[in-house]
Amino acid sequence: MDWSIQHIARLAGTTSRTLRHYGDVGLLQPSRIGGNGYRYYDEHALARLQRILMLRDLGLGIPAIAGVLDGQRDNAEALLGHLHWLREEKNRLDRQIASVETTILKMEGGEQLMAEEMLDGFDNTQYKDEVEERWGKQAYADGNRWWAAMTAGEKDEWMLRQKQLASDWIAAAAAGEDPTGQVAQALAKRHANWLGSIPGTPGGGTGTPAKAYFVGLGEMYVADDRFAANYGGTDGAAFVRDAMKAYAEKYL
Amino acid sequence: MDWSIQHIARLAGTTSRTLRHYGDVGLLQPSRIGGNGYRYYDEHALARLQRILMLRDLGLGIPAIAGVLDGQRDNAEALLGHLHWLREEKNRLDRQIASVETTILKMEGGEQLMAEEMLDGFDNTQYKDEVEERWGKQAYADGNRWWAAMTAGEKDEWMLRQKQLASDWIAAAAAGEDPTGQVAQALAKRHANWLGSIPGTPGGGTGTPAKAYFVGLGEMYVADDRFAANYGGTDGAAFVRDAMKAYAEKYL
DNA sequence: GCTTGACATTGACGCAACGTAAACCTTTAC
DNA sequence: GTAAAGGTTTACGTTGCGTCAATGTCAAGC
Repeated sequence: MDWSIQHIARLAGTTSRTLRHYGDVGLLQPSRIGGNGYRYYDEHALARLQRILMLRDLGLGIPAIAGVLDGQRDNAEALLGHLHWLREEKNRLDRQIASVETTILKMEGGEQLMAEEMLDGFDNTQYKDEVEERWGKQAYADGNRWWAAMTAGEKDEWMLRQKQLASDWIAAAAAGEDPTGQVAQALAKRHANWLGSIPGTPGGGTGTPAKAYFVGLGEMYVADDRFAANYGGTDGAAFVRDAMKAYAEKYL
Repeated sequence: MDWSIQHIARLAGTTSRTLRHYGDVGLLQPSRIGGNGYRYYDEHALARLQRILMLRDLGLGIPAIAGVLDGQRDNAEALLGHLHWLREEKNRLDRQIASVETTILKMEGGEQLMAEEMLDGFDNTQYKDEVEERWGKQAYADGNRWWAAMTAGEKDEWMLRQKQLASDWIAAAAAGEDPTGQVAQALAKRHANWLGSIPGTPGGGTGTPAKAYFVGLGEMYVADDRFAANYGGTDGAAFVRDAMKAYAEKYL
């Protein structure tokens, strides 16, 4: 009573290629080989295969699986050893995750990389046409001028502040706030105050930004993926835009 | 101003083979190649190399590193994507770890292997002298007698129950509980009730274990590494011992 | 000028566990 | 009879280098 390679593979949820591989490395031999070279597996082979796949799912390598199945090694010991290295791997990943997270934070915080990107969005003529089309020539010129006038340090600072505000915006959006509600309007006010305090920007230095500039900026947050990402994606950015627009209509 | 491949490798903390590999795959080209074919790297190449190694330490693959360094991809986006898969990998490991742990528990609970280990501790004369020296002749005799009287199935059950209780003990210890506090004392009570319910043990069958046996068992959890491991190491076992001792003093 | 030792070069194999053709034969179904 | 489905073996691709192997080059000492 035996079955073809394809049949056994489907039964066990694997592929015929894998079975042939296991045969090649001596992990699981067919119970019978036909005169035509076809491999056939019986129920014992199937049982062994199922144990193999179970151990494989636990993350054991082929030599380890062979060791366990052939009883050369103490089963519990092998698994405990494996568990040990699984834990080490996990620790390694934890450290890497922490490193990547802090790296991203540093970048966001202003250490050149992100600033370079921002520069792409403002300074580089690469997007000039696109920006002009979206927000008009004057807006582009204004946006570009004040950004270009800033020193690298100021740009970093600008990005940092942008990030700080962004986290509050994201929190408000996530909390299901109304863009025209108190919380969102308070944030819009802070945002406006900040922009208004930046010399060189339209309205900058007077304490309140130019209305068109403020509204246009909100639109840009949504339209430009690189900005939208800062505000938790398109939805978050749309929330910010709506709040900014409402604020501008009332107070600017 | 440039340096040999070996020199740069040492400066950056890698190997010349790696540098040649990076050259082959187009990740880092030497700044100059001598008439003899020797590779030379200048300060710019070194800077790039250092960024490469940093990204490598974050776990990025060569194509991803190239993408980031050549600015083809958004830096933050690339890192966020990488972060995503790091987290997935970690989740996968977590699941595997859990699977391996329960597999080991099952084996311990019913499939003889761990029982054999336990048997080492109790049944085998290998540790007889040591045990006698630690807990006295009578204690060893008692411990050995009831253990030896159990059937294999009972032994397995005992180990499983032991494991079940252990996880609660570990959790309590990890939570910073007081050994004499409510939580720990409740656990000690469960532990005592369980031991007291096992016929053949000192006090077993009466519902409450013998005081000396109970206290001695707690000591053993600490003294014997094989038991201590079950309770999260020496510290965890000491927590259990203290709780058991306090409970015995009050109620046994 | 020669030897020696350290350092360079370019291949090319090895690893883990199969996926994925390529080229070709068998069995099954219509 | 022929085509579809399934089988075979052979062998390359994957990831990031480690590790020979065979050989050329350079600075230093005799």
